[in-house]
Amino acid sequence: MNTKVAVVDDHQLVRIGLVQMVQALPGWEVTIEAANGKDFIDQTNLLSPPDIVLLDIRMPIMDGYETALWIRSHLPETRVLIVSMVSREHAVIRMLRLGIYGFITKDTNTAELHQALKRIQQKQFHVNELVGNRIFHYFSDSTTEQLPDEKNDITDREFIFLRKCCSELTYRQIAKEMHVSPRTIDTYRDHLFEKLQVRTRVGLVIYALRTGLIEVDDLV
Amino acid sequence: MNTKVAVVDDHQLVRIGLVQMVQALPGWEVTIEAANGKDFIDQTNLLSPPDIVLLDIRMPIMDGYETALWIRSHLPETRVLIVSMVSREHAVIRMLRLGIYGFITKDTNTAELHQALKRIQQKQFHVNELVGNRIFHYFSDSTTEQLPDEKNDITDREFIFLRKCCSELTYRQIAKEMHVSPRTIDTYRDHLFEKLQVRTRVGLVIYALRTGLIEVDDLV
DNA sequence: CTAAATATCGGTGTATTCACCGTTTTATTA
DNA sequence: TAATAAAACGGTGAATACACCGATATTTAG
Repeated sequence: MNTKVAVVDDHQLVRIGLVQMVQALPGWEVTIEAANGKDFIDQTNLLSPPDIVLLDIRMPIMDGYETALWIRSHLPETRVLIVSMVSREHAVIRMLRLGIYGFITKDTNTAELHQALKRIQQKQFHVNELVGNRIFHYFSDSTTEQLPDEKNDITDREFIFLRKCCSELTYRQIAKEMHVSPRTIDTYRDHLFEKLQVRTRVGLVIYALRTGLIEVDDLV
Repeated sequence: MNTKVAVVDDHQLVRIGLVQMVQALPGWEVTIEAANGKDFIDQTNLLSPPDIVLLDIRMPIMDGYETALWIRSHLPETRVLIVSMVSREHAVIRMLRLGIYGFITKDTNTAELHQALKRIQQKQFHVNELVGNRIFHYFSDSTTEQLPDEKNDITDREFIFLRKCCSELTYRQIAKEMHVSPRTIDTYRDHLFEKLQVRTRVGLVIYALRTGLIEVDDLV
């Protein structure tokens, strides 16, 4: 019997792509195509639910968060693989807390999708490499149910500094605002470069924006 | 003879979707599938170029802006239809200035894509309704070639440079990518500082993000 | 209590960025 | 055709940013 997959995404373009990719895998079939969570629920037969749901996060009417919650409580055997545009850690972590099995971004390819599907079928987790193993370890390790809160390794002072980096202030001016010596600022910066794996101040800005630590509308 | 279409997008998922949608239209065929601008150029036979190029904006190596410029100068008969995630006005206006024929977002569907393709084939323009007719009027109305907003004095080269600033590339590396001397890059930067009233590279990044010239999800 | 992490500060040197001063060529436009 | 804008390039020097080498005191966690 084929493994049954549901594709839930409001973009027809993405749905078509995902369906094609899944059908290309022998032994797998797409049984449900839905544009949002409500649409998915309406189409789902509780007696023969899909084995795996490919789920978008941002959808109208009923988004990925709600849908994942519904699946967890109504279809305990069904596993969720998030297929999302955003690779922001915040979004990923929130989803992982909802008991989903994997996360891949929409810039995936057939090979990766197949690998993810097979791993999830075997009750293994899968995350896009972009997301990073560091975050995911907190979840695959069943002893720690604690959330990492990805800002954890960023200290309070570093965090304040990081936000101030998203401006036209020079490091010297930031030092003044934070009431420390410019040398201390250098340390903050060096540590953040190391922790966030970036090499320049623009890299810091990009990190802060991508992870949602700062919003575009916050920018001065 | 079939109308030839090229699909240029770094997302395999989207490529598959677009190819399926195009092939579903009788009399149309996809002759080129490319992951970015350079890939597209490599595959393009100048003697029988595609009639229409479905082009993504955000791509690695050679993005949509650069690719559209190249097409305009090398394939005058080829028309470009942007298929993009972003729908912010600035990005659209910028693209329309590059001589592209239409703009649809990735939340399109088969019907709309078909309509857009047919209209462009008849040398009509097409923009996603989300984008709004208001913007587009500036272009379809041949009497007012002027751009409405104050940012229209950013030149094409400066614009490409501005986008590359939103990365960890040094100016020297940007110079290399744009095939100009580092000194030319200095000029781009100095002009943008003056035009956009900023003083640092982070200022450029902030400007680009606030105005929607670049999206957070575009950030590398 | 010991080890690790945090917060603070210093020196030295190089790379990069920024602020001025310019020029020439080409393409477009009035 | 003359004027204008765009695109390319050059030198100099100062300011800033980044990459290494350190240190000490305090707090936190195993």
